[in-house]
Amino acid sequence: MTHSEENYLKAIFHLGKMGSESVSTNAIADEMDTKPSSVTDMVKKLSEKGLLHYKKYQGVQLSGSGTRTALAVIRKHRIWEVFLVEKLNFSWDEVHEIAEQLEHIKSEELIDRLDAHLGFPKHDPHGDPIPSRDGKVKLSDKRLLTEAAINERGICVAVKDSSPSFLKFLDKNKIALGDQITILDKEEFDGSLEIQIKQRKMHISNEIASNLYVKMVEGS
Amino acid sequence: MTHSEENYLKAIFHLGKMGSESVSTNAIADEMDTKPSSVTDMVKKLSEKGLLHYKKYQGVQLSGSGTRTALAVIRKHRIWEVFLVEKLNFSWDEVHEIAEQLEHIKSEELIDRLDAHLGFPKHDPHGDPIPSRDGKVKLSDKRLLTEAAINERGICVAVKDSSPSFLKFLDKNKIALGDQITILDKEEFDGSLEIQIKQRKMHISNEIASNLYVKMVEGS
DNA sequence: CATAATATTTAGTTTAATCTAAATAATTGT
DNA sequence: ACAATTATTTAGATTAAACTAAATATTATG
Repeated sequence: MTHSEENYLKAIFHLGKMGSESVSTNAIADEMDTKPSSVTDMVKKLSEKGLLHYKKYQGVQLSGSGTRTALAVIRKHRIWEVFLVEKLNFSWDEVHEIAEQLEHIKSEELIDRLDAHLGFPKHDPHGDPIPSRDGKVKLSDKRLLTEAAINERGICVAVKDSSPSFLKFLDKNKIALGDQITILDKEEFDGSLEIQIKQRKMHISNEIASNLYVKMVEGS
Repeated sequence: MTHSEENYLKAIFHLGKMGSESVSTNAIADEMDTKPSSVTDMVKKLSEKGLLHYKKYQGVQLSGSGTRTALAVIRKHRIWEVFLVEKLNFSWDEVHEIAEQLEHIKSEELIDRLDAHLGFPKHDPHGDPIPSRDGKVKLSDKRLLTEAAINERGICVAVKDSSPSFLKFLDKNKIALGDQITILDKEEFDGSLEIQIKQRKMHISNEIASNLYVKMVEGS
């Protein structure tokens, strides 16, 4: 399994999770910053290896083994991210790039020991769940902040966009995972929100709210 | 800089250190388990990049920047080995392979933080010195055990051969870095040695002794 | 529903890294 | 010193992963 093949599987997995339909070549090309013709080539190869199902002009779907492989790569990526933040004190906006490289290191033993060393973390620094060794991902009942109603309360548990610019924005505005947020008001016009977060009130745009996941608190 | 290029520089550096003459294409091919013709190709490319000096039929020598690059890779390799042993409890015979992959991860910041996390180790688990960030390697006055005279005492500081089979042999025979060894007798016939190591006496072959580095103790 | 727009594939090229086989240079031994 | 051996390079082929441009299929629109 080459780095490139692993990256394709990962991209297809991510695209596939939202709407379990088949994933188009163009979507993959977009996601991976490559050309559709390159995708066609690779997809044929992965199909021959039994990692995905492909019929001309009809997109692709990961097979069982393709899904397992993708999850194994994602597991490595997220565990390495935890390591970088917890042990080497990187900030959460710096780790993605490095983890993109580390996720391709080939050694089951290594990732298992690293996992143990970190105390078997359940989530990466951006709140994304870490798949188990046998490829299970616990799906949580988190919702986007934009879907919460006025007066509802929730704990911020993950970010949807984990680009450095968004993460730095959150740092600058002292919004972190684990913080409790209450929706005070919603603006019809632009979908922006008035929220209460840890003792202070603030106003956030719809754009921000639509990239923050919260887990609702009972009885709010 | 590709993985392959880095591996070539590393191999050439290692070959060059013993006798600072130019390194032959065949020697590189041997070291890297590849064909001489492949080496010729790569050597031309590295030469065009200014990483080494190459004249047809006359072997190669690393340039300044080639040497710096090789040392940077070796530094990464050795720091990762320390991490694997110290933090993840791998044994010293398991780490080379994994470090061969980790040494190619591109991030100055990563290796500096890892170095700090490990307390700025000076040697890897096999006793090899870790080059400094600016490419300096402290050369020590260690000698092979075969070069020590009867009644001399030394501390075992490094291994020459760090193949798993040799390292496992040492483990099995309870010989570790840091142990004090005294030469009790030398056998003329086969060069084998009678040694005293930490409370016990043992007999070791010339083959073993010629792969163990010791640092002599004053007044022995 | 026919055509325009879009998506996808095919064909042919490129680059990096390797290989084999053949050619050529260097070295060794008598 | 010359022939034989060995080392090295050259030439041409291969594989993986890209790309561009052209061809073809699908989808959307008037």
